[in-house]
Amino acid sequence: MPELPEVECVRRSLQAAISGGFVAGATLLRRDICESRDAQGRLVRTRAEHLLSGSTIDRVERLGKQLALIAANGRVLCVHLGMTGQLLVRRERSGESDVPRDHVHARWAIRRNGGSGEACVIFRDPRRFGGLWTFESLDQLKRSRWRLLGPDALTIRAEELHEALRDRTCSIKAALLDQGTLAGVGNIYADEALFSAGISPGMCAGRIHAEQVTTLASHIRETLALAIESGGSTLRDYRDASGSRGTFQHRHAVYGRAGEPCLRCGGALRRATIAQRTTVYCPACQPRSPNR
DNA sequence: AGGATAGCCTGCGGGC
DNA sequence: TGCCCGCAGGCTATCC
Repeated sequence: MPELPEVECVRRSLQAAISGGFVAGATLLRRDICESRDAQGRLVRTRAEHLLSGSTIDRVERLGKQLALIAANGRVLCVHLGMTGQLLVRRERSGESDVPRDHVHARWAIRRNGGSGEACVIFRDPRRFGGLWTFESLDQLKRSRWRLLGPDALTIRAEELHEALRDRTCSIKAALLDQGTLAGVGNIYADEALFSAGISPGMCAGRIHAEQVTTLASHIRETLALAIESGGSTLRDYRDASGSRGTFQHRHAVYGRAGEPCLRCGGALRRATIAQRTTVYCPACQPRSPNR
């Protein structure tokens, strides 16, 4: 469920907590959630230094729903949270009872300020749709894994979206969920942005008029930015690195509101399955053929 | 080649 | 109360 806004909130809270920190140790508790490659791209057994042990954390970057922890020595750890993944930071020897102990797959000890404050970062993911990928450099990540992603949805420009949708024969909802088209949008924000833009989720992606694509691009950016401001959407599992919940779920116009009145016209919101995903929309405000 | 589909995995809520 | 089933969904592999 973490989509772009939630991942961005994790990025910010994680960066604030660990940038400049020295990774004193790293432990992988489940080997099958992590993939490591050498400089030639060959699969190798993950060692502690792949997980940045012995490195200093420089910064945390994001593309779409994926994070990259970047070390000062150039090494990179890519983290995907999948459906239920969490990166949680807690201070050592503080009451840590609020941090679940089950489904923890990796753990890091971080020292900041010359050893005065030690923090613990954990990666937990009950459903294990997420994972870790290690790289020798940011360039290697960008040339391999991130090459498969489209432009980041938070800053998507109208021309980029138009280019990505041109000639596509699938529905606009399917296209928005395709990370190779646009990186960062999942089921929640696809429905929210399409409602906001007044576009039917079942519309053929390649047949949307240019000015509607422009409208959609701006509504995608706006919806995601608003969600980030609200700390993301917490339906059940999502927390940022400091353990905080988001509040954007209270502002969903359509997601999870099937059968309830449309906030714009008052008609009943409809539920359908589009692109194998539960989709909620307003048939009146999101007409199949645009009113004009 | 692009689009549709199955499967991965766990937790929870509804129904009986 | 307890069990079972369906559903949630990002992404990859596989098929069409």
